[in-house]
Amino acid sequence: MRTDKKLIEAAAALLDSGGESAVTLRAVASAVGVSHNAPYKHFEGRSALLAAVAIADFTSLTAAFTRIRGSRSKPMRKLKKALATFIEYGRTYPARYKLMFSDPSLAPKGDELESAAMKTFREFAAIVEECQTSALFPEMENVALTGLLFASVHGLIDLAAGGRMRREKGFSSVGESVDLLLDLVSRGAGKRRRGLSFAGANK
Amino acid sequence: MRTDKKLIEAAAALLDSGGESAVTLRAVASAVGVSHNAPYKHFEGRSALLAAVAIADFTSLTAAFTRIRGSRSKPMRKLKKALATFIEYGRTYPARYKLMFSDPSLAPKGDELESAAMKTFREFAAIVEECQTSALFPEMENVALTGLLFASVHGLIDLAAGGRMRREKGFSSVGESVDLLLDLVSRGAGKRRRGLSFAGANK
DNA sequence: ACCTGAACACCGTTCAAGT
DNA sequence: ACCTGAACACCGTTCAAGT
Repeated sequence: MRTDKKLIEAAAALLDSGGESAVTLRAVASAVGVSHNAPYKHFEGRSALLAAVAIADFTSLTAAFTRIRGSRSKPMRKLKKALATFIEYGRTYPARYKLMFSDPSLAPKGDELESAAMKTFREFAAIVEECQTSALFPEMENVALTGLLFASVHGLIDLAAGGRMRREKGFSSVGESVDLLLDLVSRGAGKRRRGLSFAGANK
Repeated sequence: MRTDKKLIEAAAALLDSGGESAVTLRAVASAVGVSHNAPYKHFEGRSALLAAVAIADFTSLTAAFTRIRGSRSKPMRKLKKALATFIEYGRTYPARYKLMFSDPSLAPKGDELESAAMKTFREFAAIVEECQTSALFPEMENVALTGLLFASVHGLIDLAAGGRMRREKGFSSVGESVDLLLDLVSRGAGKRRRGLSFAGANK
């Protein structure tokens, strides 16, 4: 396996096991079995390596969304499946999730990261559009509704990842809050549509 | 002025000017004019100092919400004022905002931070409750609706702070997205209520 | 009580040198 | 092309010592 791939995987593993602060170039290099500055031969620096991890994860998230969109399920079920995938990813890999969606130092990292993130967003937008076309969701600019949904779910995942979710704050779980959100959004549509709780979308 | 207060203010200033990574204990100490480890006489360590900054900001945010709630405005106007304050804070002090709501290393920082955050949340919840009582918002568990609103707005602010807001992603601005959200939530209420766009709530 | 200075074990990054 | 080892300028944190 190529060294650069190995570095990316080692960085991802360190993110999962110890959070972002555990990802030192020296630890990554040592995990791969090269000298402490060999990573500089493959990446511009620590931040570029982290960006590469984020790009790889955006790519696989996009693939998951594409698979869901191509399935035979109904639009709302596709959306719930996509959101369940998204939430599960944030819950399982909080450090990588934060890297992708919430790390300010990674934002100005240029074209490749930006375009990988955009592909993920567009795939999600296409699923939302199917819900709108089926009149399950309000008729409004698709990109505005998608952006709001995406940001809301991100907020729920991010607060959960940061340990800000407490029962006293009204979050019994991210999934239930998303259910509530989808219900509220659906009420704005002409045709009402109930059933299929979010909690069951993944079973 | 007491040294501990000075340290907190210096840390906040460094957060504003250079982000979290700029807040080194040595830089903070130097800004205050003490030796590089004098901070340890006032705080357990870097993380405790950052927590103190967050606590101070939660306290002033709570005060702002309390002021708004006590004003003579109508419920929906109060909510929009509170949200405008919240958004403006996130936009002006992104690093401090992220510290409060999105830093995983600060979450397990114990009672004082937690209770300061809870007071802020409860004040916000009380404003949401006024909207529900006035039938502007759906009848449902206040804490669930508040949690969802709070998380959604947080997601919008956080994505904006992280540079993930692009016109192509459907966010023309945080304020407009919040307007859309409030509109969607209001549609779930028995009584419909239009007018008072968010953009104008602050003027 | 509060502070200082030296010291330790880390970092990211650079650079000259090796194969 | 790819890697290594030494070096530099930082960190957070600890500790003994000063007032």
